Amino acid sequence: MNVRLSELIEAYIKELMEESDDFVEFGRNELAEHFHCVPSQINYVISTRFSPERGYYVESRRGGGGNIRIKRIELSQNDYIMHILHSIESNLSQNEVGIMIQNMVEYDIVSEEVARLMSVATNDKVLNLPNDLKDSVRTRIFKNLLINLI
Amino acid sequence: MNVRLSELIEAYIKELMEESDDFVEFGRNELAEHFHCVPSQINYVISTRFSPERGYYVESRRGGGGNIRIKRIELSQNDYIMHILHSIESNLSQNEVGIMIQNMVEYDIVSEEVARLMSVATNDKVLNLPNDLKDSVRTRIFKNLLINLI
DNA sequence: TACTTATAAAAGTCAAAGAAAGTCAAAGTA
DNA sequence: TACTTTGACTTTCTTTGACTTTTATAAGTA
Repeated sequence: MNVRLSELIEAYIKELMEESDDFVEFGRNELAEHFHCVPSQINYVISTRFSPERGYYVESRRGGGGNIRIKRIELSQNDYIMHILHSIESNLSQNEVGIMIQNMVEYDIVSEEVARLMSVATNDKVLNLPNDLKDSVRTRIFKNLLINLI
Repeated sequence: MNVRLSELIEAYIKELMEESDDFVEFGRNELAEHFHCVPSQINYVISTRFSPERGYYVESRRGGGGNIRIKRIELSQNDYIMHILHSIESNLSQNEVGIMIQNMVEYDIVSEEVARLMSVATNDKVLNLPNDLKDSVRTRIFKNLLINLI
């Protein structure tokens, strides 16, 4: 596959959210239908892209008329950074850090330049460490960079 | 073999880069397919020809839709940075990196903010690595940050 | 009517399969 | 000897689907 479906779905949800005051509500099945994918794909996107540590609040209801609601938590720049810092409980992959940095750019927490430097300093190829060290070193660097931003 | 395949691949990537503003993005498998070689040949070319010393920054993603991205900085237009890059012949201590960063601030190559970020990302305490790894990781991070300053 | 039960319509979970790129060392070549 | 090519094996991220849980509503019963 050429383009990642997950990213299309992520972008779509963010677009909807922009249009309606940082809040979006949808049926999981409808959205899956719209993208011609299985419903659990939506869960994957939510858990990798719209988790609390990324600054979102998610709730849902099952059963007839059930749906999923995502609300972006509105925080000042410093609070946003503090929120991320507090919510990091385990080590992060390059991808996870990348998604967080991308969000920070989108929400004007950091400049493009700072974002670029942060992703360089947390990049797998750059670190080039054995697997048992990679994620922990990356996470330490990332956290310290965040602290530095406050 | 008469002509080294590695050189053909190198030339091809550079050609693509010329055409598109010093940036290329491709699938490793596609490129390998194009040259009828094994995918790991691409890694060999990248690691031997597209290093920071030569002015390149490389990043990649695995998994579905994964790819490799290479960007280049114009050597001649960034004299000072290339000068620093070339002057690094062995691994650097925190102190040595610190001095270089300070010089860059004095010469107005980087802002205070960026300088601070660079020091955090190359700091001993932050990296918290065994001695045999510390300096090499620091140096890789520093070099790659340099490439990305522009 | 009030309460219980069945049915169907959601969303959630989790692990397997798939799709990429990375690593490393052996073999080949100049 | 130094550089290049190859390929088996690993790691990372995404997609899929079978199975589970929850909830609203309709149907049945006292």
